Amino acid sequence: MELRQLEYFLMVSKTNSFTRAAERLYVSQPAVTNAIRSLEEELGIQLFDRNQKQAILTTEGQVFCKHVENIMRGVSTTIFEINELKNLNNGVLTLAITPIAGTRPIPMFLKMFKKQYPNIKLSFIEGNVPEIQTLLIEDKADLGIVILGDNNILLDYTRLGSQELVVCCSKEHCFQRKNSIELSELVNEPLILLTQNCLLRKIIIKEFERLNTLPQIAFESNHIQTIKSLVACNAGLTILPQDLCDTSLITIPLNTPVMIDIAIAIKKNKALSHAAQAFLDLAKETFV
Amino acid sequence: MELRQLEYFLMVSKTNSFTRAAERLYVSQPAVTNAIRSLEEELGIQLFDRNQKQAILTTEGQVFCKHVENIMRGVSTTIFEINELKNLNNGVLTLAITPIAGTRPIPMFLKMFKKQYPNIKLSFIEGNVPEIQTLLIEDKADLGIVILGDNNILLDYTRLGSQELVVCCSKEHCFQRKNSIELSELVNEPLILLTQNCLLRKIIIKEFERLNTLPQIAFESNHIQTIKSLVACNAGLTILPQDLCDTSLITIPLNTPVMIDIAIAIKKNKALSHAAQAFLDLAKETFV
DNA sequence: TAAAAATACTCCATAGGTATTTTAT
DNA sequence: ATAAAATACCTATGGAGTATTTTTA
Repeated sequence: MELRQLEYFLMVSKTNSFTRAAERLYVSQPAVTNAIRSLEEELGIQLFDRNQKQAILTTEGQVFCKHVENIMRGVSTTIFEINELKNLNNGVLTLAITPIAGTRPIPMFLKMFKKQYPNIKLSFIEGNVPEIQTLLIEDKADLGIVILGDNNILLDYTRLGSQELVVCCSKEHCFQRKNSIELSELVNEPLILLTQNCLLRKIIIKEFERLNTLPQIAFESNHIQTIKSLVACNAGLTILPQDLCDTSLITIPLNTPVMIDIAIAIKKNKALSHAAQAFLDLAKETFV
Repeated sequence: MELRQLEYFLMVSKTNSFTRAAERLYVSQPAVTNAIRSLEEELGIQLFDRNQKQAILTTEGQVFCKHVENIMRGVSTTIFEINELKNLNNGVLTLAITPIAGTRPIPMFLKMFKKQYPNIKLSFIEGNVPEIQTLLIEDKADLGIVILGDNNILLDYTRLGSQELVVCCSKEHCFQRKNSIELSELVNEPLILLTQNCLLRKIIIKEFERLNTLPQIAFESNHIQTIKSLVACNAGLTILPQDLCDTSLITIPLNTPVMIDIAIAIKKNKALSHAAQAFLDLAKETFV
């Protein structure tokens, strides 16, 4: 059984004529005859009564016809859906995003993408960078938005831009008047950082290690908001990307700035869906 | 797009391997590769990520897969249904039957057929012989059970058997003691017959014409039961097939018997469904 | 006689095979 | 080095065409 035969069959049943079906299908009449005959042989039933004047469905042909209409409807909707995907008129794009990377340009970019491709649904998964990398490798997400620095060999990274890390303290803290600060000045200050395996924490620790010191970690949390609240009530200091700080905190730039790089991560050799490709293209265009 | 390609596609998506799919499909690996490649080209999307170790569906391949599963399910049920028809495990057989032909052997035969083919649904249309012939010609019924005598050139007839026509009168009628009767004795009696275009009426009229007479028709009706009731209350006589008479009436055989032939009528050149063929075969076997 | 379907045949596109190469682990 | 997929090339099946015959209304 072939789709071609089913197509011919439906046309014959619609026109009640092999000759007219052939005309409408732009093939020769014997081609239609052959297709129907081989179909009848394969099924072991006669599909049409050939009465010289017209070919009409047998009782069993009518039963078959109902099924074939269903199959061909399925084929049509399949092709339609695939074209919709290609034309970016639908589809789901799963983004794994780390809150640390959610600095202002990113939400703005997502808004821009949504405006340009309103029919692509964006689905978000939040997590820290290692979690996101695992999601990408396991094909649980199409694209990840991460901080560079702990790159996985199975992933490709497209750098979008940088963010400066700044020291945050409460409005009551003695540092509040400072216009800038040295990292070394923080060594004896209680710090509030992200938990162990978060990349931002690793980056910060590494900066301290470069000075052959280690910071004092007073608290740790997975949640940016928790950290900011703790800082606000003067439980310690933290270091965050510039854009994540709000007016509830005092932000002090470092004398020797430390930058983090935001990037899109994709599994290597993964065929991107049209939606994912469109996302990547627009990101490159926007952030170059 | 071809069913073969879809079949290969599903097998690759199931095994996550072109090679293993080829093995399971009993074709060579390049055959699978070609089928998938041409499918991808035609659709304009990549269906699988080939990672050397395994071929896994892309996001768009997953969307396609859902549709293909639906299509192939449709194909399977189609083939299943057709085989059920062939194995006489389902199907509807539409019988056009004239009540006049419904003499005892016919219901008994229908019961036998139902016992042998319990999964074939019998659908009945009642009508007089000309109506049935029209139904058959217009493909509104598969088979007709009719009286022979007014044969239509577009139909084929298979004679099943005969029934003797007998005179019926009420228990109060003066003929009630007769053991037999001549048709000519009925000439001055009021007759109750079927309406104009019913074949049984024509046959009876023809018998009278053979004696160069015409009967007196007191009443006419389409319904056997009405006629019998009228006869029972002594409104006149009628002539019916032996088996249609019941104990409420006196039946008197004719001296020179008149027979009607019961037959199955089928449209000429019509391809019979397996169910119809089975019906015809059993009928021939039973009534020979 | 005319119109429709079936048949006979020819041609070529392509599915599928074998052998081999490429590729990524 | 290995295993999987891609490629190259060959063969043959069968789909489609043209021309013709058969069929029945």
